[in-house]
Amino acid sequence: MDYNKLADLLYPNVDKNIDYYLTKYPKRNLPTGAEVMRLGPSPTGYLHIGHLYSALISRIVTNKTGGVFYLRLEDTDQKRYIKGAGDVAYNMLCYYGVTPDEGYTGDGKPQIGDYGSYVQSQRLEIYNSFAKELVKNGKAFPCFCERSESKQDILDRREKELAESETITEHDEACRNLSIEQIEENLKNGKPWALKLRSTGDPNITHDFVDLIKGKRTIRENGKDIVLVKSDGIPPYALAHVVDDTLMGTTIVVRGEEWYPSVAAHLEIFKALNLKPPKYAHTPVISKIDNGNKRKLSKRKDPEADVRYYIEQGYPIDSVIEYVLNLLNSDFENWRAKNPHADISEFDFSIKKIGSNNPMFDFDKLNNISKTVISKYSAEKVYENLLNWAKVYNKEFAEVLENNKQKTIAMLSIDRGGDRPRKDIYAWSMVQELYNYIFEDNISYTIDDKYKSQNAKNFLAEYIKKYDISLNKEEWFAQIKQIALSHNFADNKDYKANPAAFAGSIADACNLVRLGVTGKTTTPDLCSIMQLLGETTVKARLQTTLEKLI
RNA sequence: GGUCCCAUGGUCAAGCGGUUAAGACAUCGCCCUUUCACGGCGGUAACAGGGGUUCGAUUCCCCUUGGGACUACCA
Repeated sequence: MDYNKLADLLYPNVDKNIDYYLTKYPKRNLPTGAEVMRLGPSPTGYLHIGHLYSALISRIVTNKTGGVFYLRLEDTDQKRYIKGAGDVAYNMLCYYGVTPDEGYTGDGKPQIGDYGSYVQSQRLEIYNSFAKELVKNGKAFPCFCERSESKQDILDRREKELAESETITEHDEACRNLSIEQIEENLKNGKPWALKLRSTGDPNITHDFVDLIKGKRTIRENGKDIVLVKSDGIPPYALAHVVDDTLMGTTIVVRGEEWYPSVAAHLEIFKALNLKPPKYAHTPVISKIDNGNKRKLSKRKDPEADVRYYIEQGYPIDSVIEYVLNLLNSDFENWRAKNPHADISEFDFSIKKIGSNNPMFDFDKLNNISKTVISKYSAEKVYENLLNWAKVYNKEFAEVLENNKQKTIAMLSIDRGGDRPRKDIYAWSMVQELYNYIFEDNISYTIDDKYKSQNAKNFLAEYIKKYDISLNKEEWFAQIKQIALSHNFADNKDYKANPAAFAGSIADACNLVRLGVTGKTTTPDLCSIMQLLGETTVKARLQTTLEKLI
């Protein structure tokens, strides 16, 4: 077979050879040890938390080594393409502070960098050149088989075949050995074709392979004639990956573990083109428990897979980044404990320390981290972040916040600052309900039966009469205590020793007041809240409570 | 079905042949605070099972079991 003739037959209009591109995009001039890394999302929806996860790895490593982190849009599947998804990807990366140095920048803005285009659908000419090279070398052949199944078709067929025969038939490659005359004939008849790899690999032969996360592995050679260019003329991931990462000078490819099984195929393409493959780091996949089973976080089913979810909920950027970092390198939290105020960039991150288990997304942990992050903010900073969030996601509340700026900051100042700040907020969306007693006039709550005693009534009635907003914290305590004691409430220790003998403890008395004033059983310092609310409001609310006690 | 990956408490996880098997989150209790928290102290809770190798296995090997991924002209 005359492969040159075949190449010209298949690609009559491709005149540039791959050397043209190899010299057009020369090696980057970077310091020794600098890594070039990339994120290549396909614009088929929102940016997945897994993308943030691998982008963060790339951003940290390239920062550390003085390298380059770029964003490439892998839009080779027109069927799944969603307009604007690429813009979301770029904007989200920037929002989370994982800003690319180079590549696609979204929203019609010009791309940055000398290795573009960074949008795969704009690189078809380049792919064709590499495809033609492969044909010339006898490494690829056109396939005229009609087979375009949907995902569901494939699953159905597999299930059916498995049920019948316990094996799945591998499709034979009838087109592999077509004569040039047959090919010419097919072409003349306008039959659609895809370009396939003429695999020379033998799955019985294994090679050593080093993955930056998994370590040294043995992998089998690829034996499949995988598709290099689809019948629509666009290459699927495999060829695009090989071509782009070569031309763009990627040194480390960070990608999800789901790619690991196709490493052999990718390596075979590199070899067929006589190109040097990059280093690979296959990351674990973030999972969750669903009906008792562990599974990958799903774009469709799980709202928390979308990085915008955290923004909508009002998690600060730092919280999410710290949580992901914690997932990445488990010693991050030890470092954070020792360096509570240090910048994240000072953490000694290591790709090797990434675990190989698929971690489960843990909201408890995220919330805890977030509470700590927010507890370090000043009241003004909390207010500012809260307001910015509310302006987008809760306009009504934003108005309330703006009209009550001083009051809100005063509220947020309670128990804030100092060495042991309160940790009660993990996301901005919870604030309105958490502190509703300062934002709303009418608060609803139910009173526990233990407060419904004559003693409690008498206590509250007297307290309403005597409450004085000018009392400082000590005096305030002293007053509650004194009144409570006179109505058969007891010192906490005495009460504990003999609960049956008393109407309740001092703590109970305080909590009754707390409930009446705030409608909550847990709040920041009550004395401060009451001062903030003002004597009229406090007394009115307690009066309502008193009436409810009957 | 085939190929591959993974396996320490409820969750995230240290550990790399000899440990009372760290730590964090969650949970429970106590202390502090004459309130709520914060904080401090402590408790419950783990090496999936079976074979090897070894003086000795959580650690190395094999099998089983369990979970996951891939097996598309999707990425």
